[in-house]
Amino acid sequence: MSEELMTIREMCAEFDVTARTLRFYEAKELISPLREGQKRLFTKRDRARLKLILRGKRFGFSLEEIRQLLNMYDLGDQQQTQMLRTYELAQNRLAAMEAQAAELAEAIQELRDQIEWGKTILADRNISSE
Amino acid sequence: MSEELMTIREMCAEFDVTARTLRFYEAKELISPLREGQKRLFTKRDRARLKLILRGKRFGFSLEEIRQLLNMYDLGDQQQTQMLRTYELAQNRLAAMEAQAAELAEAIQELRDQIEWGKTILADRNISSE
DNA sequence: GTTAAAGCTTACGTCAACGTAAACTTACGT
DNA sequence: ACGTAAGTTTACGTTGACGTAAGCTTTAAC
Repeated sequence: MSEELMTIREMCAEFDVTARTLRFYEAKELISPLREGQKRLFTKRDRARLKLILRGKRFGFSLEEIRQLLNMYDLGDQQQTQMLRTYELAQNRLAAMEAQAAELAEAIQELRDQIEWGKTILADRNISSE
Repeated sequence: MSEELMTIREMCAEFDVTARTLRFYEAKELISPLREGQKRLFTKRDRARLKLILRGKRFGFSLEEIRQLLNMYDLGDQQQTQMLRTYELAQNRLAAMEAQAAELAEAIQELRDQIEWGKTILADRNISSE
């Protein structure tokens, strides 16, 4: 592990993904490792992006959606027009995520109630069987 | 709309899904409409379950996962063994959902910061261009 | 010098969750 | 009587996100 650049195997170990997955993400332009001849060398930037990709996936975003989110993280070196567009996109995405979070919270509460109800029934049965 | 039983078209309209989807869910044993000859008639129970199915999908659960969650909602008429198993399943699912909610909250905060940062840059540019 | 490990490309396979088309069968309105 | 609208089954097609296998090169180790 040369601190800065990592081989594909090292990446696989660190992030628990297959080499196929990394090549696939490169083909989809989600990451862009350097080349030493044929071989891929993954930079710090690639690792940061991969982290975000995997998190995005856990949230149920498609790779295409994630690609757009990733662009949003590249704000620094953009033109103003592009920034405004990106900013707008971020707003929408944020609203969607907040909505999802709210709904998720609600469902969690319902599930909690359901479990509590199950508990009650179990308790009743235990009492009545003594 | 006979209040109690609904045709497939009525279901499609009410839940904004296709007939194919409803038949597909029946094949997967997520819903089980009555039959009047060949034709399906959807009950209140089917509608309640479909609601949960669609919500589950929004959370990114697979249909198989949703099927298990649905069984959880059928606690009432189960044996104790089955209930314990189901209860356990509910606990796991709840933990997973809470973890997801936490992670989501974190991501939302990061996104918010990112947007704030973008705003700052925009503001700076506006000032420096005057 | 050659074998093994790690890498590469190309390309077909797979699985979930439906879409879509074909070829019927009632049920209803005129 | 007849079209047409709503329903059905059967079955092949599609998209996203990779898995998997074949065949070739490069580097490290013995």
